[in-house]
Amino acid sequence: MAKSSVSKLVPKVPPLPSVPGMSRRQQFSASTKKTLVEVAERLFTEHGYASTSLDAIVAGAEVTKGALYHHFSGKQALYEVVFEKVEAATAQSIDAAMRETKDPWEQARAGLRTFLEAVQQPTYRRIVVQEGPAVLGYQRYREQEERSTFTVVEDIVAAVLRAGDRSVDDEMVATFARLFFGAMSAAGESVTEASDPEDAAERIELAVTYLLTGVQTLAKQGVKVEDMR
Amino acid sequence: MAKSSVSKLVPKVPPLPSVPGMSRRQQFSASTKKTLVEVAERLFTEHGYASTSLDAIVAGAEVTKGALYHHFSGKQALYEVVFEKVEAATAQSIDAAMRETKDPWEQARAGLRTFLEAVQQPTYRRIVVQEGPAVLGYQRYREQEERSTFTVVEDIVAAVLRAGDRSVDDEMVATFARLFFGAMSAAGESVTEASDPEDAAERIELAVTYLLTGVQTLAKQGVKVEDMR
DNA sequence: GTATTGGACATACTGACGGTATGGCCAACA
DNA sequence: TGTTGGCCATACCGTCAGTATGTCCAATAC
Repeated sequence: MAKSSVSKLVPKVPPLPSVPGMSRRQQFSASTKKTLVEVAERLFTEHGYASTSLDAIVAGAEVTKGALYHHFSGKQALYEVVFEKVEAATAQSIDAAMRETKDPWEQARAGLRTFLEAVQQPTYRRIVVQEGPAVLGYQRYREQEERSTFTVVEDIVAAVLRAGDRSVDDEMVATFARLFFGAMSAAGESVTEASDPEDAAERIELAVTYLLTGVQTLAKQGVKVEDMR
Repeated sequence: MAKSSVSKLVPKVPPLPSVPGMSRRQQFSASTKKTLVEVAERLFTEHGYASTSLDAIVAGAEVTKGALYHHFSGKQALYEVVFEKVEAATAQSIDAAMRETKDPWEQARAGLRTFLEAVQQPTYRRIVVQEGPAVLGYQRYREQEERSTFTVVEDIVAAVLRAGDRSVDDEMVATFARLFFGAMSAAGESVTEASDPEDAAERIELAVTYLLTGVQTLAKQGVKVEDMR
């Protein structure tokens, strides 16, 4: 025994796109950390948090637990990094889709449509929607959400709402945003699980459009949210 | 050692409300099973699924793991029983609240209000909303949901929708129900986590009423869901 | 009344896994 | 050239879900 790691010094990717401002040593370190996150993202998505062992992750990344615990404080911390990465990517894609048009209503439609697509991605579904609250705890889940995807949704909702009723305050916007965000998350699950996903997605859009049209109609009639009291 | 359980035969509750049609032996068995479920419900709610050990549960129920594994096939199976119990109780309370009035719109308001209250209960939040999807897996989670709470919500949504537009089919009703269900779940979390829960709950009701009023207005104008295409 | 059976547990153990302690190696800097 | 500290490997520990096995006694049979 004790001769397992013979060729330890042979780098897996000899060239390594030499990032300026970083020493070779730092680049190798960053590489293993990145690999760890990528492997973890894949395994967490495929098998879930509880059924993914750290041994499997480090094996996939071709390192040992020593490396993992050097970069992360534990399993949950690693999950959190993966979570942030997935969330950030989703938020960015929504943001990009919205920038393609100027009209607020078109932006809203584009944003919601992209969100509906994103929420169907296996990675986002599993890591953020399905297991996020349980693994991170609802507190941290909310904090993370608030820094990315939710904020984007909130902006959309704010634009739509205030287009018809300028009197709604931030709290009320946040409330509507919460409702929509929850509805969209559930919708994503629903679509993915449906026997005919495309058809399901179409129905969701139809339903959302109907609700939005209702809001629009009220706005045209000058009905404010506060009038509901 | 080996003299720990001396007074094993002394029943904890000597009388035991003697259920007819059950032998004493069966009654004791049912009692331990019930206790196990109750203790599990409490601990799962307080500490979550992962942080609740079977040892803690059996200790709380004053039995051993042998008893637990005699009645349940494992930790997850026990969780599922607890899950069903909580869901059933919630569905029943909503149902009861709705039966107090005849008017469809009033029924809807009563049902939604009760659901909003239920979704704030620590037990329902933790066991069903927060950890349910992760522990049971989304498939089983949906199956359970569909047999109780979701069905009730679906009935409410169906009544409201069809009051204005009789042409909507069952699939469309289910779609709207999914959206509402997701929105209400998120709302519950939001309310519970808010610094001023009562104020938050009021805002939620305001927002929902606004959306419903929009739907109502469209209905009055004869606008169908299908017109959105 | 006695024998037999099986349901309802208790006890002891195993394997897997998250986390920790310790040490080695070499790039970077002095 | 020596030294240091970042980066990582190895070995080990505690906890916990799940299993194997045995015990006891109520219920049924005879």
